[in-house]
Amino acid sequence: MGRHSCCYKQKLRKGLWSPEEDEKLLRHISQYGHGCWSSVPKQAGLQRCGKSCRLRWINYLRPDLKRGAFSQDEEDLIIEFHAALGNKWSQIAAHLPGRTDNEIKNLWNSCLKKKLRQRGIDPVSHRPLSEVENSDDKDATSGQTQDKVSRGSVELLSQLNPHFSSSKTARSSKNSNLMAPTLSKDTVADGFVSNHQENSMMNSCSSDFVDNFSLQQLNYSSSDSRFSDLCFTQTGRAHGNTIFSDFNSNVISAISPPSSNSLFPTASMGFNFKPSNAVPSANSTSSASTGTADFHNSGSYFGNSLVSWGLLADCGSPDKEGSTSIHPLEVHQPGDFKWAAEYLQNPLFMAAALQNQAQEQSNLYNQIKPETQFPPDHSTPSMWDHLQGHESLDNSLNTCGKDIQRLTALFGHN
DNA sequence: AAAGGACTCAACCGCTTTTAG
DNA sequence: CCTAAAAGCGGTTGAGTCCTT
Repeated sequence: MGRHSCCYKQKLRKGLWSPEEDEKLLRHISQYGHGCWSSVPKQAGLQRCGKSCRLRWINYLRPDLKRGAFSQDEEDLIIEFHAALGNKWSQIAAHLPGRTDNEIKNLWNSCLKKKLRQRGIDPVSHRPLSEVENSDDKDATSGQTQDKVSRGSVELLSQLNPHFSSSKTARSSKNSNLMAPTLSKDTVADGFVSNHQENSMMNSCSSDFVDNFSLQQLNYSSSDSRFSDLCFTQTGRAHGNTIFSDFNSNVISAISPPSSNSLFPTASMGFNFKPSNAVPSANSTSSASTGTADFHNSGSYFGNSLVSWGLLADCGSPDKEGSTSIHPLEVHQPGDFKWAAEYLQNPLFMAAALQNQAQEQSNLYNQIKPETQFPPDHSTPSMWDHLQGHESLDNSLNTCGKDIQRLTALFGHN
């Protein structure tokens, strides 16, 4: 491991973090937020570069991190998301609350790749190894090793939407050749979102379904960051054009029992990534300080129309009397929205909102589900099940509670 | 018990993208 | 619009641990 150039200049520490350093960083960020990372080490009294501090915070100190081994459920999700997104670790991590991109990347490289290979699946293309080997032979003769999945998907998306171009899939030339499933979520979103409106094939799915379903999913999604930016559209087998079924059926059959339900095999997924769901207002911070949770309407785009969806818990600082404090850390600095916004992702803050609306939504969900043509068998966990159950949320809450305890032990009560 | 290979995970590097001035 | 700084990301590495022989 080398040293950052800035570390050379300033003779900064590198390598593993000591508990003292952790405490300094944690204390500093909990008090002031990180603000500009490059100034954090100086302000916190650390002999580290800002980049190192940021990484330490993101990968280790963040209180909303889930620790411990990945569940089978999480592993399946990672595989599914990897099939759709490729090595977009941060994007995959965004859908696994409490997990970091680094953690997921390590798991993939050390474990999941191997598991897939053992099951005869190529971890790069998510196709049967025999098929990949054959295609490699053919490609070798033509001097090309282009990924069939992404190519096929891109072609299909191009058919559906003339605006869709494979050139949009590669974030950088460096990655484009290395990362086989180059179908980025953005491209998928582009293709699906516009097609939802433009393509008559897509219109075969009832507008009622789209409106109701998306609304329900989005309401759920706000409580589960994995789905916070997903919209679902129903294309799939009814049209014989399931974007992901080609490779995911292989993956899922290998990883999960035959009855397993995947999001992909029957329903294509339109990603709709709206960067930030909500930025807390100064007002919201003050209202949260009374110990209540405010809910602000935010919105998510479905197609080109803004779909209003509520349930964004707006949680700020704990109250000064310490009565109903649910926020482990205080937002001291007005305008440090970034800091506060990060904490809005914390499942803990979503819990109250979720509980309030869970019953209502599950009723609505039950009304909608039969129309969706999703497999009726939910005996095995899948992404779909996450929309119904909140086990992972509960886990996150447990983890969160432990983190709070940890922080409380560190700093005592305010 | 010791050696060494395999594995895991935290952290760094270098690059791209985003943001601010 | 341009540029520099900051942030973010994916790939890689090295140290520690575990497992096998």
